[in-house]
Amino acid sequence: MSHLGYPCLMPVDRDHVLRSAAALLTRKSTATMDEVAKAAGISRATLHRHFAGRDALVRALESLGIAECEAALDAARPDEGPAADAVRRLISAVEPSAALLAFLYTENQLFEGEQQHAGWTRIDDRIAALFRRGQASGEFRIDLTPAWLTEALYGLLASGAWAVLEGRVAPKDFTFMITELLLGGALRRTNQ
Amino acid sequence: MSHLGYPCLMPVDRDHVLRSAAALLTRKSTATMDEVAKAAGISRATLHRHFAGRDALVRALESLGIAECEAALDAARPDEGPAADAVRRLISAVEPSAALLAFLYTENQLFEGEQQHAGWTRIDDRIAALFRRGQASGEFRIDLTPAWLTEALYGLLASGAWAVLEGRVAPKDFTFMITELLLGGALRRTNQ
DNA sequence: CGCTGGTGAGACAAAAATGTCTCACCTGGG
DNA sequence: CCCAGGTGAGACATTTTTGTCTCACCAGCG
Repeated sequence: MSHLGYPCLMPVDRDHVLRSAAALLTRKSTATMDEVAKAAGISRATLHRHFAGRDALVRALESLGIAECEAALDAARPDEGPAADAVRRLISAVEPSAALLAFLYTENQLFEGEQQHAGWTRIDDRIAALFRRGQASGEFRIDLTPAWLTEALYGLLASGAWAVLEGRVAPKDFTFMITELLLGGALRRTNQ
Repeated sequence: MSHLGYPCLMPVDRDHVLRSAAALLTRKSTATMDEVAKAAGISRATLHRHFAGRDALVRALESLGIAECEAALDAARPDEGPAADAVRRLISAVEPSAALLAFLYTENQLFEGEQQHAGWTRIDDRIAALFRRGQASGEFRIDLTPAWLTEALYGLLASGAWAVLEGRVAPKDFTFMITELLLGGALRRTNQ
C-alpha cells in the first residue's frame, strides 16, 4: 500500500502494523502474536522481526500513542482562543488516533512497569490545564474537576472509536458526537 | 467474609470472586487464571472448581453483568417521570456494577461467539429507548442519537470506574460526575 | 469424636504461545 | 543479469498456561 522509495519488496509499513494491532487488541486484548500478524496482513516471522515480542509491540503502541497525543495537542493550540474551541480542535486532531488511544486507555496494565508513565502524565496535565483554563475563563462549569473531564474525554474517545468500528455511529459524526456530548451534554439547551 | 449458613469451611464467595476477577481483568486483560485466583484470594484449584476455564469465567462475568444491568434498569423505572431523572436513577443503580461493566464493555471479544449478544442488545434497546423518550419529550437534544448516548453512557461508566479505582476521583462523586457530564456537559449553563 | 464437604498446595501432562532458525522466493537496483 | 535486502512459510525447542489429579487439612455437625 505504501511504497515510498523503499529499496525492495514492500518493507512492512510499521505504522500500518501498529494500527492494525491496536484495532485488533482493542476488541480482543488476548489476541495472539499470530492473530496480530494476520490482522496486519503479514507473517508472524515478519512481525517478530519488527517487534521482539508482545511487550515490545505494546510499548511501541504506547510510544506511538503518546507521540500522536502530543502532536494533536500541539496542533490544537490549547492556549489560544476560547477553551471550548480548543477542545473541539483537540478532539478533531486526535480523531485519527482514536482506536489506538482506545486500546491504550483501556490497557492500564502498562502502568505496572512505571515506564512511559511520565509521558501520559504530561499529556494528562496538558489536557487538564485546558479544562482548567476554561473554568477560569468562566466557559466551563467548576463542579466537574479537570481530572474528571480529562478522564471523560478519554472514555468518550474510546466509545466513539468503538461505535464507529462497529458501525453504530457514522465515521463522519465522530468528532461532532464527542464534542457536543462532552461540552454540551444530552440535555436540551433552553437558551443560546 | 460471608458465612451465611454454609455447612463447612468458608465456601468460596462466587460473587466476590467474579468481582475481583472483573477488577483485575479490567486493568490487565491478559491476566492468568493464577493471577485471577490470587486476586480473589483463593487457590487456582478452587477457581478451577467453580469455573471450568477462562472462557467459562468470562461468560459468568458476562451473565452477571447482564443480570445486574437488567436489575438496575428495572430499579431505575426508566418509563417514569422526567427522562433526565430516570437517567440519574439508572446511573446511580448501576454504580455498584461499574467495574464489572467497564470490563465487559471493553472486551468486545465476546461478540465472537454471538452468544449472549441477545442479552446486551436488549439492554442497549432499553437504554436507547430511555434516551429516545427524553428526546420525544423535549428534554434531550435530538442531534445526538440514542445509540450514541447509550454508547457514551457505557464509556463514561467505564471512565468513572477506572478513575475511582485509581484514586483520581472520589468514590462518592462517581454518580454525580457521570450524571452531570452526560446530561449537562462541560459548558457552563448561562440560564436555569 | 469421627464424618463430611470444601479448600490449599503441589505434582503432572497436555495444550498453547513464544522465540529462533532455515530456506525459498520475490522485486528493485546496479 | 545477477545481487541484495526483505519477506512468507514452516520446522523446532522453549516457555507459559491450562486442565486434571492427588493428598493433607480444616471446620461444622451429628
